[in-house]
Amino acid sequence: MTRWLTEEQQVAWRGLAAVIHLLPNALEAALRDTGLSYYEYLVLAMLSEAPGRTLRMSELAGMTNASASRLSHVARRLEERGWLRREPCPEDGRATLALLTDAGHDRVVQAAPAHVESVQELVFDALTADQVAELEEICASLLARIAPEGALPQRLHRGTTASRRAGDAPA
Amino acid sequence: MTRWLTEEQQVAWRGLAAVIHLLPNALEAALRDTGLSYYEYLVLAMLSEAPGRTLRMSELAGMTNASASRLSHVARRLEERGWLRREPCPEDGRATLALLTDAGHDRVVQAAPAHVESVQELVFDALTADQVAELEEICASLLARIAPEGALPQRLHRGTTASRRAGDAPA
DNA sequence: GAAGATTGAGACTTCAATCTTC
DNA sequence: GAAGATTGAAGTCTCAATCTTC
Repeated sequence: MTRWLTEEQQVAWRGLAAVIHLLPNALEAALRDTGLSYYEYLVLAMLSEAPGRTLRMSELAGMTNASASRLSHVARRLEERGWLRREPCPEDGRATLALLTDAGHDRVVQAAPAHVESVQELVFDALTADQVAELEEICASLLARIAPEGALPQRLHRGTTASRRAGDAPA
Repeated sequence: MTRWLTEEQQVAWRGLAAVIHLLPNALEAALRDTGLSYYEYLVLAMLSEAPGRTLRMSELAGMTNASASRLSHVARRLEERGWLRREPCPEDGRATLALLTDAGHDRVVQAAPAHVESVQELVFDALTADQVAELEEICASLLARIAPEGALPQRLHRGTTASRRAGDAPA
């Protein structure tokens, strides 16, 4: 009793499938020169926005839609490169705090323009204002089904610490 | 002179970013029980639709938006499991033909319902008919920028060999 | 025992190098 | 030399197991 795709659905699905496959690649490619992967950039960017440039690992994992394991591996690599530090949380001995180092902050600030420009070129330059509004609603509807429960925490690239500093008032 | 994201763009972007990150995971999870990854399923499904259940490796790579290297590795694994065979192309000594075996065909037919149902649940059950139409146009616009050049070959899950057999007239 | 986090093994993808045929 | 394809190495992610603290 499978509900096969209609003609209309089929066209929409193959388009969406191609987008979710190709867009991540294109975003990675745009960050290539900065020496950061998209996920690494995301981690550093979230930290740059956080109060005290610090977040618990579990919070950071939730905000970036990643497993604790994935974040842990990435944090180790970022730590080795000197862009992130980890400390035990004073308030909860089980938790670990991730802190953005100055070098890490410099790195995000440096990488932000290239990333944001790629988002503009790859996504928004291709869409009308109406389409952007539609896309927003569509994504919200989709996420209601697939997001681990209201996990839409990312507030990237407008008014972020990194953005402000890089774009308006370089500290 | 970076074009930072507007408030509206920011909301749309964080939604889209979450979708392109989470949707692939959800699709993989839905296929978990079938013993196929999403990409493996795609490869076998494309072959099941092809005339003679055969395609050149280069064609198959293009249709699945993958590098030659990626496909080659996957083909080796699928071949080891007996679902795919490779033969030299008679017409061009450089090319290799990928053939779907009977066991491979059975596998796609078996996996198709679970996959299609997950697409229905994850995507179309969440959207109105209007939204589906909008999504279709939005994806087409986005792909015009990021697709390697009109690489929209996948015609999946309506009228495919695998689908027909599994849904209507089990062979 | 549950929550927070880390670790190592296994699997997959990318990248560069290589091989053969056109 | 270019096209089609494969290979091995390196990097990353997932999964299961583990450890510590609550």
